[in-house]
Amino acid sequence: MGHKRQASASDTPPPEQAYLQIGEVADRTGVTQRTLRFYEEKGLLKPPSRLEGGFRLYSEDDVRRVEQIKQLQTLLGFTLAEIKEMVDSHEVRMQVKASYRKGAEISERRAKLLKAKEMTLKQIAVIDQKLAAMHEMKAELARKIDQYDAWLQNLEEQSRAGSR
Amino acid sequence: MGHKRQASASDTPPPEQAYLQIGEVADRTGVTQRTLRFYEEKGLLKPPSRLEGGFRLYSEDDVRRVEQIKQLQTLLGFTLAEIKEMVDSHEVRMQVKASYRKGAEISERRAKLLKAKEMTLKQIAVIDQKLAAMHEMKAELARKIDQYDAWLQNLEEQSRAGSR
DNA sequence: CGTAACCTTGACGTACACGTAAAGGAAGGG
DNA sequence: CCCTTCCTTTACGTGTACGTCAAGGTTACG
Repeated sequence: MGHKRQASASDTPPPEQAYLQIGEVADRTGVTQRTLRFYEEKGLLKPPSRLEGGFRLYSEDDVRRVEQIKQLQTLLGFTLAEIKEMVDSHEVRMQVKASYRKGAEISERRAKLLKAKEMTLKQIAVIDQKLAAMHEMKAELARKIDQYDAWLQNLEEQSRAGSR
Repeated sequence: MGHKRQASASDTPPPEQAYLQIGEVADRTGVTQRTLRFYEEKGLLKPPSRLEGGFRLYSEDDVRRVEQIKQLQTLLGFTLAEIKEMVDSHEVRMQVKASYRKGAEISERRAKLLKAKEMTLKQIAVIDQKLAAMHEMKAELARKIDQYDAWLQNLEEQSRAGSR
């Protein structure tokens, strides 16, 4: 049996920046390895670092990104293309952070930040819309439940009348 | 120009149970005619009544159904197969109503009603789950906004310091 | 009765989001 | 060193939800 994860068991435990191979990430996020490679292909995940053998090494940040992508998909119903847009504007954020003390022009950074903020505000607006619609739906369903209960009540009375 | 909708203009206005042709339904619901036929094929819409020529005649109930289907799709992310399940249990409701004074056994009607109620409760549970997740997401996005604002603030100060 | 607008049933095509082999290289235990 | 497990890329397949013709019938106005 070839254990390999948890690298070298009790050999190099101390710093070990908690890098994860694709299988681990798949297990932890619930998506398949194929999906992770697919997201990378589509530009939703930045190409991760690699082991010499060519094995992908993911960070905890990557894991969070995958989870965020799933949320945007299943909760808000965005397509991967739309999610890529958002992810890209998030990337901008990181770039801004990276070039923090570099010579990059301030106005450019400001513009990128403003765009990122705008995207986020849009997402919030979408959420608010969905929240409102879902509350309405819930109310309708609740009315339906009441209706069912009334009918069930009706049946009860009928059966009592029948057995009397 | 061949107007045809609004049947016979000012010829037969009074009772006319407001039956709609497929084009009207498409316009009012925002889905295409193809989609309506597709839903019918898939059992999401009951085969509507027909004009002698074979033209489909939809009721207002059908329109409401289409709208409900779209909601379940886009808001809650159900597949058409899942929606069919729900729709079927809704059909049960109508059957129950129809067989109200017919000889159908009471216990059977009760069972169907209970199943319909159960399905509706499940849908409510799904909504509650989604609502919670979406509130969390919104909170995260709000934190992101704060972060962006802080950075923007920072840039302001930097530029003021630079011009001083 | 022509003709324009609307409809009918096929049947094939498409975009999205992956699934599923196939063939082979790399890592580590025994 | 071998064998198992995990990974790699390449490539074709699949399910969902429709879109898009094509060929032709129906309805109503002029």
